[in-house]
Amino acid sequence: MGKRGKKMQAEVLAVLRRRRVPLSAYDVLGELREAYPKIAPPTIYRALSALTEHGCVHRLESLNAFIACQCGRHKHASILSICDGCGAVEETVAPDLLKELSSIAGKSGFAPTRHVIEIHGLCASCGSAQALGH
Amino acid sequence: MGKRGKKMQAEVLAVLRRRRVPLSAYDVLGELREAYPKIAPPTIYRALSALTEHGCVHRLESLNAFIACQCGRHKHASILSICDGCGAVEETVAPDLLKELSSIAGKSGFAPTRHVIEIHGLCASCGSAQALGH
DNA sequence: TTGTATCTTGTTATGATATAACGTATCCGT
DNA sequence: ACGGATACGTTATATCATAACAAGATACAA
Repeated sequence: MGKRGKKMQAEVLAVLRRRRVPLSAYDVLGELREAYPKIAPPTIYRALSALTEHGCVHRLESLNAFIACQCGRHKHASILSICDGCGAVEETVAPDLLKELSSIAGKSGFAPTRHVIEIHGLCASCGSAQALGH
Repeated sequence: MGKRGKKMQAEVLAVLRRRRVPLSAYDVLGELREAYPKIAPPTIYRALSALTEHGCVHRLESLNAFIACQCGRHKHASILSICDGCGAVEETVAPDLLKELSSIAGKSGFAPTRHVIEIHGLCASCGSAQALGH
C-alpha cells in the first residue's frame, strides 16, 4: 500500500529531474511502475498538478508533457524554447517582456492570470546538424 | 492540390465561424454529424490541420481546441487572450513583441519556427461580473 | 471512353491523454 | 483513541488524436 503525503510528488519530481526532456504523465507512470506496480493515472496527475501549482514543474501545453523547472526560481512565468529535434527545453525568464504582453492583452480590459509562452524550433546543435545535411 | 478537399474544410470553417468560442475537434464533429451522419474524427482532423496550416484557424494548445482566425490577416503568429469565464478569445498581432521573443530565444543559437502565446484570464465583462460578487 | 494515377474521404481500430466517483488508509490535532 | 481532513488506490470512463487500409471521385492522357 501507499506512502503518504508529499512522497508521490517527490517521486514524480525525481523522475522529471532525472530525465531532462519533456515527459508525458504516462511516461512518468511507466517509470514509477517499477517501484509502485499498482500505481494508476490519477495518482500521477494529482502529483503533477500539485507540483505544477507549486512551480517545480512546468506543463508544456503544446506537447501535453511536463518538465522539471530548470531555474531555481519558482512561481514565475517562463518562456519555454522547445527543440523539435532533440526535445531539449530551455527556460528563460523575461519579466519585461511578460509585462509588455500583459499590457497588450490588458488593453481591452482583459485581466491575465496565466501566461503560456512556448517557442518551437531547433536548438543550436540540432540546427547545425540539419544545416550539414544530417 | 485537389479541389475536392476544400469542401470539408469549408464546412469545418463555417462551424468555427458560426460559434465564436473555441471548439474541440469533437464539438465540430458533433455539429457536422447533422449534415454528414457518417463523418468520423480523421476527416475533421484532416480539415482542421489544413485550415490551421493555411492560417484560417488557430489551435489553442492550452485548451486542445480550435477557433477561426478573427483578424483577416492569416499566416501570422498571434497572441491569444483566452477568457476562462466565458471562453471568448481575442486575437492580437504584435510583430515587435514577437521579434523580441525570437531574439530572446535565439540568444543561445535557438532557431524558432513556431510561437505559441496564450494568455488566460478574465475578459472585461467577466472580470467586472466577478468583482460584483456574481 | 477507358485506363490509370492521384487525392480525399470513409471506416475500423486503437493509441494517448485526462478525470469522475467512491472507498479506504493515513495523518494530525485534540 | 477519536474525528475530521486529505491523499491515495481502484475502477471506470471521458476526451483527444492518429494509424492503416478501403472505396469513391477527379483529371487527364491515350
